[in-house]
Amino acid sequence: MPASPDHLSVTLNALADPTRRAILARLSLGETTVNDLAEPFDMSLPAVSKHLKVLEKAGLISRGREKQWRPCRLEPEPLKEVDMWLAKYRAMWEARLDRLEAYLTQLQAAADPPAPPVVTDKSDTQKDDRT
Amino acid sequence: MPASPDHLSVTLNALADPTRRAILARLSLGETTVNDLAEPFDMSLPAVSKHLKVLEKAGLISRGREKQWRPCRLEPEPLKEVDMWLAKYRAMWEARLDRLEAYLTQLQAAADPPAPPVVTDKSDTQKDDRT
DNA sequence: CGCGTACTTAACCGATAAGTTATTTAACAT
DNA sequence: ATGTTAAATAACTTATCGGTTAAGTACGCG
Repeated sequence: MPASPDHLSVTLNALADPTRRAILARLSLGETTVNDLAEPFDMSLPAVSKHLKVLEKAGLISRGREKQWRPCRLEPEPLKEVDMWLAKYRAMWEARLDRLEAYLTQLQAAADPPAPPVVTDKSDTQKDDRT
Repeated sequence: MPASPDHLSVTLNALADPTRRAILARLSLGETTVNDLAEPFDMSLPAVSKHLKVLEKAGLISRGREKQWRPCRLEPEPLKEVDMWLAKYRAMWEARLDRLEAYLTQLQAAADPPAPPVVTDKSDTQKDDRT
């Protein structure tokens, strides 16, 4: 027993493949069949079937039963989990962008000779965060 | 040549491992050394070094040089990419939650004929507004 | 210099992943 | 019954992953 990995890892792993993300993108337009999903890809049907199984195990899709077709449907729940994980870091890339913006503003000010010396407030652009 | 995979796949793959996510979480508290990063894990130093290389190739960390140490720093840019990809689906899970809420409300109303529906809103904890 | 510390690289190994072709199951149509 | 279409499963190949131990590199110091 390989000690079942956490759900988030399973989800991220499922998403870490362009084919599978393309499948999800296609499914975001609506339910469809396996053959229909497979059509745009340059690979065999069983290969697509395997990708679908990976997505299904991650809970990213579900499969119904209608006549001889097994329509796939997008299940966005796990994406929400990913988003919640990401949220913990969102402030960071935003902060970094803010710093970049401040830096650019400062450059702009420096390149503008007659203006008053806009105090280059370094305490606001350099936040060395060591606890 | 395995035809270099897209950056988003590389990033998601790097994130699809609990050890690597733990390393990022640690780095979100501040820069630190490899030995320090490795300390909490029950694996050899080279194993951690490999994980760091995966994270570095995804652009999720950068490494400096200070004396004999190679401090690692979190680089949140790629996380922003993930967020941007996720954004395309955000409306979906929110819509689905809305439907669930409506369904629950309806159940509540049906089960409770005379009283006003005392909505037990468990799903009101998300206030997510990025573009 | 030589030695220790910090870390990386090399070589290897078992497990898993991603693809293939061939076979099988399931549901319908004739 | 037989055949057809839709899809899954089996069996196999090859490559990558995640870990190991052992050796190598880079730096600081006495």
